[in-house]
Amino acid sequence: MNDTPANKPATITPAPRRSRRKSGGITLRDVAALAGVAPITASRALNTPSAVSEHILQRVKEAVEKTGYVPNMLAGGLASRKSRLVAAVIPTISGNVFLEVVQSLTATLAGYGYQLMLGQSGYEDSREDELLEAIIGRRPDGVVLTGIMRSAQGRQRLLNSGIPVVETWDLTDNPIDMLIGFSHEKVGEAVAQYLHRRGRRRVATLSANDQRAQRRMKAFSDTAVALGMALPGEATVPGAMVPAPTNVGMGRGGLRELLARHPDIDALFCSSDTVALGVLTEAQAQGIRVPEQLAVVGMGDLSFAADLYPSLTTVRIDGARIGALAARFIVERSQEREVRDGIVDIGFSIVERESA
Amino acid sequence: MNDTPANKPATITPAPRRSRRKSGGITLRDVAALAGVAPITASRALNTPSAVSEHILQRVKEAVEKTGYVPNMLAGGLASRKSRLVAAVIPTISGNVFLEVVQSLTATLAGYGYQLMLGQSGYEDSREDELLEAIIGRRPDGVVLTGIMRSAQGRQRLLNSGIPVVETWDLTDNPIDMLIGFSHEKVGEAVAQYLHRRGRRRVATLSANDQRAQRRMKAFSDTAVALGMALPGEATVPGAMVPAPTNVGMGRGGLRELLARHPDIDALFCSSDTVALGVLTEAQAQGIRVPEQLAVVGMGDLSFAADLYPSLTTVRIDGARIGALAARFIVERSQEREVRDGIVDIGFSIVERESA
DNA sequence: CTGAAAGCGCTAACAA
DNA sequence: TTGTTAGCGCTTTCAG
Repeated sequence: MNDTPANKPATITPAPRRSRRKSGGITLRDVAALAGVAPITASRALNTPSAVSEHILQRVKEAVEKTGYVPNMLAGGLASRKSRLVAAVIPTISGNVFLEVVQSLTATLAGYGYQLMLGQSGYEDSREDELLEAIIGRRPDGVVLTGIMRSAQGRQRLLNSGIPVVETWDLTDNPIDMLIGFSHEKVGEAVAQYLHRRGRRRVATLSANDQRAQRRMKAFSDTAVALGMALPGEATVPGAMVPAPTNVGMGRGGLRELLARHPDIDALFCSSDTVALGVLTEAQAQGIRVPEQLAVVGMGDLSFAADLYPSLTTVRIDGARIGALAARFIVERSQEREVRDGIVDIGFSIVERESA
Repeated sequence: MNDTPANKPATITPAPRRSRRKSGGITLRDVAALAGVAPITASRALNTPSAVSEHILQRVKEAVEKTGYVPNMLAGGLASRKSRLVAAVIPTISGNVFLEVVQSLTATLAGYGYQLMLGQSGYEDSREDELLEAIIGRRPDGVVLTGIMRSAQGRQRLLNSGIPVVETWDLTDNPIDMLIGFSHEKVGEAVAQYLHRRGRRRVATLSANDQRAQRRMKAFSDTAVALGMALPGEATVPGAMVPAPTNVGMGRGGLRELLARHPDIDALFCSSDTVALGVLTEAQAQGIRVPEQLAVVGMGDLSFAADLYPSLTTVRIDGARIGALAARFIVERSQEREVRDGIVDIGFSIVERESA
């Protein structure tokens, strides 16, 4: 047995193993080195140029140009707790109803240097929880809930997350946080009154089966009954229902169904312009004159509404304003300390055109 | 002078200052502590459950439940270089043309645990570079370019970034990476041939001024001329042009303009279903019978096309398939090492309905 | 199967 | 104005 320890190193100090996770990408470090400054200085040059001398600013900019550096927002967001990401949740993009909101949200946010992450919840609550987890996991600087019905559990999770939330497309009594919407009940009332003023006395509804649409229809029906636009003694007005999201075919089928049951209706309030387009189409196919025999009112003032024949009387919601306001709320909230609550009723207007 | 050093601490060791960036949030560390394991073990329990004993898996799950822990994907993405984010760039969401793609992209990605970030480039190239920077900065696992015309500079930046790119809605000769599209030229040809078979001999076009639409129209026109559907000696077919994105009003105005110049046309190829709807509407308003006097062909097979009166003959593109394929490409690419290129011609079909 | 150590790329806090 | 230091919360690498 030989006990010479010759084979054993005298000290245990291992050779410092080299970094095993080289990225290959250009980092702020590289830019800083090239500019001959500390990384934090380069960071300042990019994020708060005013806090850096003109001379250094120039050198950093050159270095960025030369290297093609693009800041890693994951790293930046992790360190600063500002992701500059905003999540939007909509039932579905294919309904067209929320397009204007999403469009203006994206555009306005981009102007502030924020990006939009899109989540579709569907009209059922089932996938919502999964979606919420994915959203919260990204630590967005804000969440915009667009026309969505949240579970109590979902509300709670959002609250717990501490992320600013803007609820839109509705007015509720106890918003999570900020709120930009309008009263669906008032819409229903206003349309009923409008049709009453126009002399209609046998009104009906054609509605999607989503919550908000039904609230509009309920208010419409109640007001119509009160105004004497229903059959004597009836507590509601004739109506047909179709699944959300709606399409043109549902409008056509809905009108057929309604006419089969109530051939004598003289006005129809549709829960969306898409459905209304279907109604106009079916009326044309059947030779029913609009508005002489049947007045039609839509909802949403989608881009085609003004150009139909006859042009469509409808309820206009300023989706672009909703989007822009929501974006501003979130950006301001994430930049200021102030916890100013925002609750905005953006209202609606009845756009009077030929169909009613 | 008293030089007793009593007021001075004997050693310079400062009290270890407490962390000045407490988050307040629950982290993996908290979960691990509660479960009595190391953070990395908790991480494994969540990401690769099969690499962890049943016993520990259970405890970690309980801890997650108890704490309401939601993983921070910014941190995870930074460490693992996998953001599980995919960026989509579309000209505008309000055109309706790309809705189906975005819809299926979002849904398919969600199924894999990925989210979609939406960027609108507009139809001009100006804002594109800004947008690219924002996108690359998020280090997405993939970028889907939908119907967009990229600048050479943009192409280069994307290439340099090393991010997988799927170009869609077109077939080009030298794709950046993956490609899912169809031939706009073949669409134009096919529609011309279709109208020729149907006996039309005085065709015209009504097109948006975007690149792809114009390529369809060019091929349509060339084929029509070759088939003898133009005035003798003319190298093109009558046409009107409107700005993208199109709307129904443009279809109405376009038809008026065309008829003023060429009252005798008997068929019209529109660059979008939206325009075609405007054409049908204007025809109805003017008492022009479709298809007897004027055949109308749209493009896109939007959801309303089948339900118009007359129903709209159009060119169908399977947008849902484009979205699903793009999502799969990116997810596979980001999970496997394989650099299998994907180029798919998804083709198109002419949906024969009443309007032509 | 489990853990310790070492970052990912950036910025907040403090110090000069 | 500039720099030093110490993380943000997670996962990779390497070692049991």
